Amino acid sequence: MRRPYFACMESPDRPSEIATPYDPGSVESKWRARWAERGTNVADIRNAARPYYALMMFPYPSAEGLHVGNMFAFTGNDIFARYQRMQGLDVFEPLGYDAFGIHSENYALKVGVHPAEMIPRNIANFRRQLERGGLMVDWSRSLSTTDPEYYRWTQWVFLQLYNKGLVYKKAAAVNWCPTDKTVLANEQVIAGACERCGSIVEQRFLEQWFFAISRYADRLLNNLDALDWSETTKTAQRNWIGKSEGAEIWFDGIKVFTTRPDTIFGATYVVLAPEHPLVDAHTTEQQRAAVDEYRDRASRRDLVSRKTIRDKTGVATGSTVTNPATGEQIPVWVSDYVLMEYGTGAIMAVPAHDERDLEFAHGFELPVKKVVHEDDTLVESGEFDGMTVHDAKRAIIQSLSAKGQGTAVTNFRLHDWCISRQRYWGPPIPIIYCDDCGVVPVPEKDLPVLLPMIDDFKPDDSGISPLARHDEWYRVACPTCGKMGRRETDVSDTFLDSAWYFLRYPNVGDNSVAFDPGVTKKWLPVDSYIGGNEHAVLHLLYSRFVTMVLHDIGLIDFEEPFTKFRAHGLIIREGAKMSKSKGNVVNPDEYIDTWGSDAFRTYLMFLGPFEEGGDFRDQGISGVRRFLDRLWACVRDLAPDAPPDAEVDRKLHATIRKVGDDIPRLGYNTAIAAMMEYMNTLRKGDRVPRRSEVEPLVQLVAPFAPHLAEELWEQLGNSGSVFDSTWPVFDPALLSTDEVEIAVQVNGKMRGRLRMARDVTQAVAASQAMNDESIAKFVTGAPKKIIFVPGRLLNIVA
RNA sequence: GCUCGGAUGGCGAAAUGGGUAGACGCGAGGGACUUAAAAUCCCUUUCGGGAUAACCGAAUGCCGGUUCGAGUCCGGCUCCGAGCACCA
Repeated sequence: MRRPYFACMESPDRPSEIATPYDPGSVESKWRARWAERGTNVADIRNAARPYYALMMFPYPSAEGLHVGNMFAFTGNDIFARYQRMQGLDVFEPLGYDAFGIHSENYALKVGVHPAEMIPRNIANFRRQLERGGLMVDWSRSLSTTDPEYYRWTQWVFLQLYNKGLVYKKAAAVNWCPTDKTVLANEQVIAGACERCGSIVEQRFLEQWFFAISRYADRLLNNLDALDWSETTKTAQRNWIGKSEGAEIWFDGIKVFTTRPDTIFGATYVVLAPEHPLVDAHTTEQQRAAVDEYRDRASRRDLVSRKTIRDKTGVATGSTVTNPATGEQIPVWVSDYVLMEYGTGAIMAVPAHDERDLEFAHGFELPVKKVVHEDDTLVESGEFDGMTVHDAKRAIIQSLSAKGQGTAVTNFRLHDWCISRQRYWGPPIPIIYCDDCGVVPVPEKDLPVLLPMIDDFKPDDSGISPLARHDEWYRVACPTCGKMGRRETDVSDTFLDSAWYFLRYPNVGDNSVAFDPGVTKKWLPVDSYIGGNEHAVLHLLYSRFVTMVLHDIGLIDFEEPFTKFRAHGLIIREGAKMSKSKGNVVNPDEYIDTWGSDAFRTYLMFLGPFEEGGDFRDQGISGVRRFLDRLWACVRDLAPDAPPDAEVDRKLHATIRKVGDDIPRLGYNTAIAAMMEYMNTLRKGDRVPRRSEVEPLVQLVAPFAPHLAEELWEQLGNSGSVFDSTWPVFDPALLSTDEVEIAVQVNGKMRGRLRMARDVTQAVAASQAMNDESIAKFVTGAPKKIIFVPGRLLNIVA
């Protein structure tokens, strides 16, 4: 890496003095201290006149420290927030920590430090790094999800949903590692094996708590249309919710779901999922052994390999059912290519018109019957022959439902949200089991249910959550009858922590409520939310769901939490993805030490479009630093003020417009380019800029390089913070010139450029072009047609 | 396999209600300053032909189309990235 230079040239105006070079280290620590001391970044939650909530997704405080990707995202949000402040808004920019979860727990187990000890240390390091980043964060309202004063309200949110009847318990399949004796998340299963010990993962059924998010599927889908969100994010949510319209049809006692009722005449067999409750009833004695063996094998397969290894296996039950359309008897099979968790866990197989069914039919020599023509009309379908697929769907459903054999049904891919974790490092689920009263929610006055400080938080052979091993915590009096009961020993998913945190930020410090109605009305919904597209689905969907429920309960008056959401891109380095194993991770501390926080921030934003990300190339940062050096030198070496230079003034106003257009649409890279261009104009040749030319530039730069801007703003003789100054305004009158350059084409090819009056007519422009030999020589005959775009272009078609 | 992005100089990238392709920055080359070097400042820099000039030609992943005019719109491909994965 190159070292920064330290310019020690003499000022042309003051040859006897040694000019002061820009030293980011001292400027930045000075202003960070000032901001802290003056409370510059603290929002007036109660009295703000024009509240603006600029939120960014909070980080997981890892032991490795802040990732440059975090810095990139936070800086992008910070620039937008600072810009809004300079528009006169009262901006609230909070930041906290998402510190519960399996990540911390596994890491703590690995290094042998208790998470309760490790997390505060990581947070302190994060805070130090974040502060160096010069973010306009209101640190007086930070939070950590691990703080009892926070998770007390996470538990409270659980209870609100519980009371609303949206929480239920059921047995669900989970990945089970027989060696570690623990449940694994899907992402912890790699090619069917446990990522830590390598043993083959199995499937187990365990009692789990669920949130009934699928009841909100339609609303979650429909509301998307009205949201000002990145289109890619909305699409991801739509796909995830996965609405599909079809029918449920009875094949004797078996109910199947299909989106293609029109193909029912081609249904040559029925398939049940191995877990389907009717498998036993439909299995003949001859087939029982084979079916049991198959089901047993399927149950031992882990969820991931079952979903990735796609060889079609299966076994016949030996029985048949009636196809309600044809009246024929068709065989019933069992196969794990049918999933119990989608639809009814049973399908009618139409091998002629479904690839998966076809593959299975080929493997087991089952009949294939074609019922739809290439032109999308039905054949071999009795009275429905000749109908289009579209019409037949409705007609067949109607006919079946008249006979009580089917009904139109809408299915969603979205499944209910499993929030149970058989782990230690999370908020305990506030439920008590009593032999007499059954399941009893912990009364709100008894919250929080504190996570006890225990040393043996490692899962053991029992397969039960570690908390169950601690009798003094586990045994508790029933809140209803007072008899000794037992606590729920599962903790909740971290996605619950983050599904409501935006409601808490403005209320941090108020321990009497989760969120105060007045404060919430003033600040929410969030005006602008910025985060990664990796959370496009789960986090954003869960947050929307929780918000909708709280709205339905009457606790808040809006049902969508984020008015505007923009997904930022990803940073790569020298064309490659950054990873610890490749050793190419950018450490923000290192770059800030060498180049300064302002240069680092500005460079991150200069890499490429914020919403697309960029390629971090070590050499590139010098260009941005040079720009800041020049800005410093401009203020230091100001020429005596004089009337504005017309050319420079015009450029200044064009720059104010460009930067003001670009920042709100997150076009930071082009905003920086425009300021650099202006700088080149300012210093063209040996030009020494004047105060009136430089001062507005200091304001434009402020969101990007806040410390430097504050320092220069002060050096220019201003008292308050540059962020309390008013964003410069451009004069549109200055932006249009009397003369413009008009592109001249012959037959669509560029042949020259002519300077002409802005309002020149087509006739004048054409004759002037024809008088120019270098253009006229390409015009071979009499012009057939002339295209004229006033003020821009002339095209002579010969 | 499906969904969503993307492909422009040596490199990161600009420019999309169709209208001067390559702004800005990096790198490279040259010059000024200096005893010298570094730093700084200035100039050049898409490619090819041509004498380093004038000038001419080509060019936004590939093939075709619409248009006076296409990086931008339409159709068909190729490649790269991300996410989801038997969703009936």
